[in-house]
Amino acid sequence: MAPAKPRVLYWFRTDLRLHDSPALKAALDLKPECLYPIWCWDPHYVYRARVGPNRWQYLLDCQSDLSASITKLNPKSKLLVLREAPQTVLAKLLKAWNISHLVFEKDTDAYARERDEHVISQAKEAKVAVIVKMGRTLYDPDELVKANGGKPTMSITQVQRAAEKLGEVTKPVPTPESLPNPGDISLDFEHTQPSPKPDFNDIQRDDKETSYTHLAGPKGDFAVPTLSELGLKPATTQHRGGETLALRALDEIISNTTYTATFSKPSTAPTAFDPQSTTLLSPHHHFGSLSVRLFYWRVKDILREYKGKQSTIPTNLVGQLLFRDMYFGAQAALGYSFAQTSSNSHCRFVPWHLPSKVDPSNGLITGHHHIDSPEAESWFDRWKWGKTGFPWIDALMRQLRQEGWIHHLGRHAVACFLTRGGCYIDWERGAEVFEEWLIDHEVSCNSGNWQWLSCTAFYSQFYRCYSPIAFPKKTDAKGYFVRHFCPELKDFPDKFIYEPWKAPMADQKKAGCLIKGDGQETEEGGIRVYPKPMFDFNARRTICIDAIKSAYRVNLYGDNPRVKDGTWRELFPDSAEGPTEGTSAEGGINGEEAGKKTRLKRGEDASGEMGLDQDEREAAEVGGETRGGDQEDRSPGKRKRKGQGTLDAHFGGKRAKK
DNA sequence: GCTAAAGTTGGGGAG
DNA sequence: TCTCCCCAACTTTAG
Repeated sequence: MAPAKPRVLYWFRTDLRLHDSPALKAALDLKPECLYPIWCWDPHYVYRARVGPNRWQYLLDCQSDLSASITKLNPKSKLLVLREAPQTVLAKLLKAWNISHLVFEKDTDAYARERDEHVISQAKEAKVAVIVKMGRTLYDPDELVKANGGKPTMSITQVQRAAEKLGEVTKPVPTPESLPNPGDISLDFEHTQPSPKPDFNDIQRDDKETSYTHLAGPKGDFAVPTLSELGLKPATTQHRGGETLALRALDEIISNTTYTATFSKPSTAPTAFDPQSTTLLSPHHHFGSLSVRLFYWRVKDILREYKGKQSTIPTNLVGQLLFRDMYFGAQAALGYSFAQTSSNSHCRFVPWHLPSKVDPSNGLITGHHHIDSPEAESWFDRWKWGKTGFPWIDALMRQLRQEGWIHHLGRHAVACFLTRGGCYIDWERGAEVFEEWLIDHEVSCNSGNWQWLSCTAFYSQFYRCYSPIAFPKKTDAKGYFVRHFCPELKDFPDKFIYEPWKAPMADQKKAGCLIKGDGQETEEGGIRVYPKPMFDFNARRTICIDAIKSAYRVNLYGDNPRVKDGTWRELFPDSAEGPTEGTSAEGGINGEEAGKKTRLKRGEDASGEMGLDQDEREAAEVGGETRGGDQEDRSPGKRKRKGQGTLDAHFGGKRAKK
């Protein structure tokens, strides 16, 4: 029988704050006799998501700060961290602590939905009421999708139109002034140990992972775990988490009314680092230590009063939040498939190098990839570790690894470089590195931005390509940013700072750094060494743009069966991964892929389609279900071939159906 | 169904 | 130094 007065289990997840928390307000509105503020130490994040020490530290900061704030409101209370999977521990807690209401903030991430559905059904079975409130985004992503005709939000105008239907963003709710006591916190049930395999974070660990040894921590006091319990090295970032710091940072930003009212993302400098040119509030939003609605309304208050010329959506601060909602809306509609190409109905298929391995049992990418080209694999490695030989790219990647944060346009630069504007490597490889290293990593925003930059969704102007030389020069002609993060180059002349390989040997020696090798050596004969560029950027840029053009022409999306069964190869002139002209002209292929290719080649012969020329085959296989009107435009006479000037604009214009 | 314009954030040269 | 315009060229949306 349910107790007369509510006994609430408040489950913190994406909302590590006390201010503007609709879920917490809903819990307190129940006027409960007790409230247990808990956090479940979810093995999904410990083992299955990629998380480096910097983001772990940020999470621990948020938890410690939240716990202290809870104790400030009620000395008998604090954040109770339970080291067990929510799927196993919550049902036991509901019973052990005689809970009547389970309350938490809504999370529309694919994994979270699955987890929460499981937990909700357990709670229902136990006759525990469940209250779920939205508080993570400006709009409930599900509502946004509904207002967008049930479709994923794929552009900012769609978001704005949908938002118009939903009305104004909810005003922040007040911070509670007191909190009820927790009840008895004894744990008289079995502790279920999570399965540590597979462990994607083993590469992060120096020591054994021990955070699950005791349900309430080694001292039995529900304490926030430590990095050493996780077996992790200390964090290297100076960026720290927690609601207290978040609110202070927000105050500082808002107090600069001109900055707030005229902020325009494209004109902020990606080379600024001390201080950075943008707000750096994203990690706070990620952990929920800062409410996006509070930020939104404080910005709106400034805009209402500001008399000078203001920046506008989408480049202003409000626009930045709308983009965040856009990505959440896209993910809410597409689920797991949003974070990958395979089975993603809105992501273009491009035959990148280093494609993901897909688990045939569930269609999800496995976190492992095919090495179709050893050269691309080495490019990827050099990109990740900041040794490409392009100082701008290397400095950014080193800042990312060291500090867990880089400017948004810096992310553009390295993402474009890895995918469509340099290496032609699968955006999923880059997204995995960002997932590992970013302190503000958000599945939806990360996946969405990588699709944007690789021109596979959201954005299609692939001929606009970031140059690793011209782009940083615009805001940092002297190369302060590069000199800071690539200190071996610190004494290079300004003229060569973004292309040091062009410096004469005399200049290299004078600067105390030689440009040679592929990044393996850091010094030679006592002189520092910085790598030679790993390719001719302009040549790669041309190859990539040409290849993307070709992929647009083929016009497959991730959910096309051809993407899954490998027959997409028949639609490309070269039948190969990467921007290749012939079957094995570039990079080389490993045995597995070579075998696949041979099989496909045989299949092609057997199908009799070899009698068709490329145009006819494309028309038959890709455009087969598009409107008949396209036939005319697609005629071989009118259609221009790759490398022969402009494309037939209509050909790729219609969506290839499954 | 068509055309024109817009689309968060390119590069390069002219004035 | 800053702004404007062109370059070459994609999809989507507005009218």
